[in-house]
Amino acid sequence: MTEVLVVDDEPSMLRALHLNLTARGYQVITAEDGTSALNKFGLHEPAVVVLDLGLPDIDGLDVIRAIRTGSQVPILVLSARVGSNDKVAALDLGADDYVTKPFDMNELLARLRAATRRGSPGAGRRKVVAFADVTVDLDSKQVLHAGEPVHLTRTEWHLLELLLHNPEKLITSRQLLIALRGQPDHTDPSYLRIYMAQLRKKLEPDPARPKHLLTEPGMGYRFQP
Amino acid sequence: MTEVLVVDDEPSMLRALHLNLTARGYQVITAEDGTSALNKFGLHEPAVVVLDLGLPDIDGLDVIRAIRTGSQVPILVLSARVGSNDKVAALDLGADDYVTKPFDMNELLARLRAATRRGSPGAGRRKVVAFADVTVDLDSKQVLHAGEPVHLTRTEWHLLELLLHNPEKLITSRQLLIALRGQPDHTDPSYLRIYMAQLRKKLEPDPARPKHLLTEPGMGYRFQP
DNA sequence: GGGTGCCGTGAGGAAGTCGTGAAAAGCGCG
DNA sequence: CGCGCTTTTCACGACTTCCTCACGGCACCC
Repeated sequence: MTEVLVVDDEPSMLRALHLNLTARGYQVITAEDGTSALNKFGLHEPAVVVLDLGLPDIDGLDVIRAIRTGSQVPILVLSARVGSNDKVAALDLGADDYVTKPFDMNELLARLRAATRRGSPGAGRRKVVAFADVTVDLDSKQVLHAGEPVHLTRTEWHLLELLLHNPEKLITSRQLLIALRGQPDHTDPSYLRIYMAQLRKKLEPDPARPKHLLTEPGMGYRFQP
Repeated sequence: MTEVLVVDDEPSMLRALHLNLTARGYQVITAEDGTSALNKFGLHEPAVVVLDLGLPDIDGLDVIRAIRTGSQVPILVLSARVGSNDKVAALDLGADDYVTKPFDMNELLARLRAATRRGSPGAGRRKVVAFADVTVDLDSKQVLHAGEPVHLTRTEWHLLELLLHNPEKLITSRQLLIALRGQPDHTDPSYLRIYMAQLRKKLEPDPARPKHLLTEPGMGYRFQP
């Protein structure tokens, strides 16, 4: 759980950021002026700071200076000032990034990820899906069944990946065929069944009665975690 | 003296950046396409990369991927694309910053300083990887096998480095080829196999039955410590 | 009950991939 | 210019994977 300190004097902006950040799993601490920002920074030691420059009490640049005297925490500056002088000043004082308002929320979140990623290099992203006694590491492409590594062929992996990326969603045979072979039509309808059987044989405890790699008759397939 | 690799296909932009960067005391290496960019990156190991996304040969995002599989060097992306999708993609692939053209040169320089500032503190640590009776010093580029120093050619070393930087992770042949040669060259699929064979011959106790430099048929290769 | 789809499974040949030896093409250097 | 080292290409068995076909089972409908 990553703690992020958000400093902005506009309540609406604060709310919007709070909403989006908590939705992404961040733990959000808010402050509306420089004084409380520095206080809360000292108390919580957040992993990253999002800082608006236009604060009522202290100049935002001074806030950066104050934080940087005692910490290397990533600072992402948010500002309505578009002039390059402000940007240069903020960045040279130790800010890690500078985003001008109005901004795209997705971009801000991406920049936030980039900033935090640098702070904790060991905690790289790792997408792991687990169900029953199977563990699938989508990043390193490794599959463990009952603790033993399982070898999947390219097509088997491709198919499993598609299913795992859309848990509980039904994927039509047509979609799967397009993804696997690029040909939507005129293919042997048993093609998919062979690979589903392979996957079930390798991953399901009882391949005859699958509980996670499900068939939707007449429609397609579905992965149930 | 900080080395910076500047990649852009427009000669005028390249000139402008070269001028401003050398004036600030940087040592500038330039490249006009993805292939030579990756080549020069491997040769010079710059302290920071300025990368335009719109390259003639390879997609800029693939260049980021290739660099990131083997290095944590700061990457500052330069692009004419203003959509947030491109920004998010580039940043999540490992880029450190994203600047849209046209840009203010002073701001770019400030962002460059911010990016290099972060990169420097971690540069001192010594990374050594050991497995079986092999010891690899990633800093001094020395390899010891059963206590005896082993000589690796540039390509062999590059390949080993890529694998060792991503332990247990599967790296696709495509990724490796882009990193080694700059192109996902499909003309000669045996290229990689020769170098894997060389590495195994030099490092594996039993080259015929590799236990650390593993092949994932149809997918790529994996380093198992 | 028989017909009709659709699904699961086994088998086997075609096609592709891997590892290896060997040889041509570059490349740096004296 | 020749020499050694490296990179790159080619060729060939051994092996794996892909894909098609054929057959049996189950559910549903007429």
